[in-house]
Amino acid sequence: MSTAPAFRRSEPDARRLSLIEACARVLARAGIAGASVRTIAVEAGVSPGLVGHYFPGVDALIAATYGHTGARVDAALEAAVAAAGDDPRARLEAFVTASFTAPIADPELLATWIAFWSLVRARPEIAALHDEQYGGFRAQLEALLAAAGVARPELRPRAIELTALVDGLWLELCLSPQAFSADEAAAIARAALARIISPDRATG
Amino acid sequence: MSTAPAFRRSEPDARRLSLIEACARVLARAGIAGASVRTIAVEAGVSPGLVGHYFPGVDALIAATYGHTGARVDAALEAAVAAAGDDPRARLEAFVTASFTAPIADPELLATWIAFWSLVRARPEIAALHDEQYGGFRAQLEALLAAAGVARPELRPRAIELTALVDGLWLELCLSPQAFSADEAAAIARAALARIISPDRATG
DNA sequence: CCACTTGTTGTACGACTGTCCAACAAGGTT
DNA sequence: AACCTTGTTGGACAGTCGTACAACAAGTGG
Repeated sequence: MSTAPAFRRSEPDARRLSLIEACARVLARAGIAGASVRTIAVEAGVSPGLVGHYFPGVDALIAATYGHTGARVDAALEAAVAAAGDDPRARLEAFVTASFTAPIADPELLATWIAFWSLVRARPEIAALHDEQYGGFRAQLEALLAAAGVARPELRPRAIELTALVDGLWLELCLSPQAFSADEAAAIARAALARIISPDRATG
Repeated sequence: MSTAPAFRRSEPDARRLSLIEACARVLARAGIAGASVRTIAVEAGVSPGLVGHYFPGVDALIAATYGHTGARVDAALEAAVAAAGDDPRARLEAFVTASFTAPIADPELLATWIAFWSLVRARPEIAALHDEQYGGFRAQLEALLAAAGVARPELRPRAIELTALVDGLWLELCLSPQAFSADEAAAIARAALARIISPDRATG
């Protein structure tokens, strides 16, 4: 009678990814306060010591989780834009309203995101990740706005505006779901976009 | 030779306030992770045990700090509006741009605010405080928009929009100061406001 | 079947956490 | 001057934190 293996070995990359995903789940559930090495290890079904084997410290794991989560959000936005077809206006609306449907409109994702925000000031590497993430948002928005015929000097301020508006709506939608609905948030974003794209034919 | 007193007694309200202000400073400096009973006590120049004497637990102290900080922000906004005079448009602009000047445009205040956000999901009392705070923002904005002649059915969505826009701009301005300037943020908020108030005379 | 690499475990360590409470003393009253 | 209320201290307590590391074992090449 041979005993079952006490553990399975994994490909380093696969184990790394499973630790990152476990970290994301813990951040979503309990925020930064609950993201301890032991909690994350239990979530990943792994011994606490293994975290130190793949990451220099818990901060590095959290930074890696930011990168991974940011990439997932980027992918969701890109998919929404791609599904909208070729019309520049439709693509813009898709980008600007995607944050109010799954998988982005999720209080747990916001909890993860807030944890990252809370680290921006203290950890330079997280700050760099943040700058890159939001710079990417604005750059993508500038490209979509340009395709929709927005004048060159307007590109930058309008991209900043829409990024901030969507971020603010997403934040409040997830924090106070009863204050307004996801549909309301999407309608507000669309209305703001309409006012930006066609200033002389503004509509509610 | 008489020794100096080892400590001074304070009025309960004064000591309570000094603990709240120390808590706010710690949250600003180190975020929620650094807000321990001992750290706050040292910041207030007081023994650790005293915190438990004034608050049932550290959570209650943080909640009280949210209330106090929120009231300070409200006061700053109110002062900005009052200083703008009687013109409805000027009052709206003052409200909408006040977040990009001192004392609101402050990375340390944002750090405190992020700490509160991180507690909204877990602590119902913090969630209630948050709903009240942001409900107040929107109600004040609705009143200012109504005074500026915005149509009744537009009041709610435009108040939600402007609150979200200002919040998003403030967030990003404090997290990535090099991405855009406070003046730029104010100009963006003013332009959005202009598009809302006079949809047919939109300006950059 | 043995040897070797290395992913994995479990624990020990010092520092920190929140809560609690007996003892102390400051400041006012009698 | 003796007394009393109560703000305040400082440490005990059990628990958790991040890190480090020796020992173990899974899987592979021989």
